Amino acid sequence: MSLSQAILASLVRSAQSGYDLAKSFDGSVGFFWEATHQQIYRELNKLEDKGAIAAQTITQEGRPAKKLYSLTDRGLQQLKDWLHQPCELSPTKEELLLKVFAGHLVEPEAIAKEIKRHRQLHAERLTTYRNIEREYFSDLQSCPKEGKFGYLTLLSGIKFETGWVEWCDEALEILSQQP
Amino acid sequence: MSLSQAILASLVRSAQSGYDLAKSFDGSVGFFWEATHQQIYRELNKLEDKGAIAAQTITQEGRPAKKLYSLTDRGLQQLKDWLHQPCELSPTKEELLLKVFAGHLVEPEAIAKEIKRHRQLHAERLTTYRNIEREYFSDLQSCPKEGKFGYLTLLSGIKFETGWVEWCDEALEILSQQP
DNA sequence: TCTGCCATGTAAGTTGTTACATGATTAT
DNA sequence: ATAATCATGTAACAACTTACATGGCAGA
Repeated sequence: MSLSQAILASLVRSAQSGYDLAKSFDGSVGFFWEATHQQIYRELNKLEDKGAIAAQTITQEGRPAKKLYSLTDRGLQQLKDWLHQPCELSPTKEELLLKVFAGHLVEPEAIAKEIKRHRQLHAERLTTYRNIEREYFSDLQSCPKEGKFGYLTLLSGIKFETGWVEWCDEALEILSQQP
Repeated sequence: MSLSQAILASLVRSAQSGYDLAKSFDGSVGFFWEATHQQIYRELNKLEDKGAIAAQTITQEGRPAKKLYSLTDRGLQQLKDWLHQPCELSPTKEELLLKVFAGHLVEPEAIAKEIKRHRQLHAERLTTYRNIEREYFSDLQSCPKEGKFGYLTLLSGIKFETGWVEWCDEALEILSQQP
């Protein structure tokens, strides 16, 4: 359900093709709402059927034609309505924690190895976020109102990746005590 | 896919019925892998077909009969194999962040209200986790190896709920600056 | 009497995943 | 040559959600 809202929210900023959206779901919106290109194409068709978005076919030289989607008034209204509705806490699904939970069944090194790998991955994401912060939000005051909201989502990303790295270190520390 | 592992991991600790599992997915495992009773019943059937678990029907007085499921050797081996495989970062889906991202489209109060609600919900979870910590993990040294792994998952819960509460406060602070 | 718990499931619909398919361009 | 990128999709399957269905017992 929220995939449609994620797409609408992306299209508010600029008109985009399915391909563009799939790309931008690798950054920005994608940091807190992931989706594959197949999901996006299917959802775009549905949104177009409902009249929330409209397509403009753009023929290009040396490249396949693309459909540039933009928000209709109806789509914008739908997005605003959704913003006024309360939402639940998002369901948690953390495979790593599931492994840790059952970790006593195997040698401690197996779990430690996996935690180290994840520490690395989270540290990389944190670096990505810090770079975005430096590039786009070094001067928060100068940002328009739109920027402030984007910054808040970035802040949460930084907080959670920092938390993950800390947790991995603590977990490795505790696991290393007495074998 | 991991739902099956979550069920197997639960059954390691004790034999349980579908109903029991649905309950225990409200606590412990459920804190990082949520599932409804419908998902669980279906998955139990699949796992039984594959021979990973075995059922024992228990007739009760004044209550419907229940099927007590327990791990087979095969199921235990399957779980151990899975523990040795690396896993990806879990995909993020945070509806609240999606709302914040598009928050510039509506009055700031609408978003602030929702952030406050979520602050409350996260604070409640944090209290739950702290209570579990006090009840079961006040003396970590006395815990068996199994307990240490459970404690690590609890630690992560505490860290992330603390992070959420902090983020909500920061976000509300930033949103309240200059309207 | 009504709510909630115990205990199990079915059915329909929506999402999400994985694999397949096409075809030109650009970089190595 | 080969791989990767641009750009679009279809199809089959797996997972998840929501609603419906049953029926007895315990407590307010």
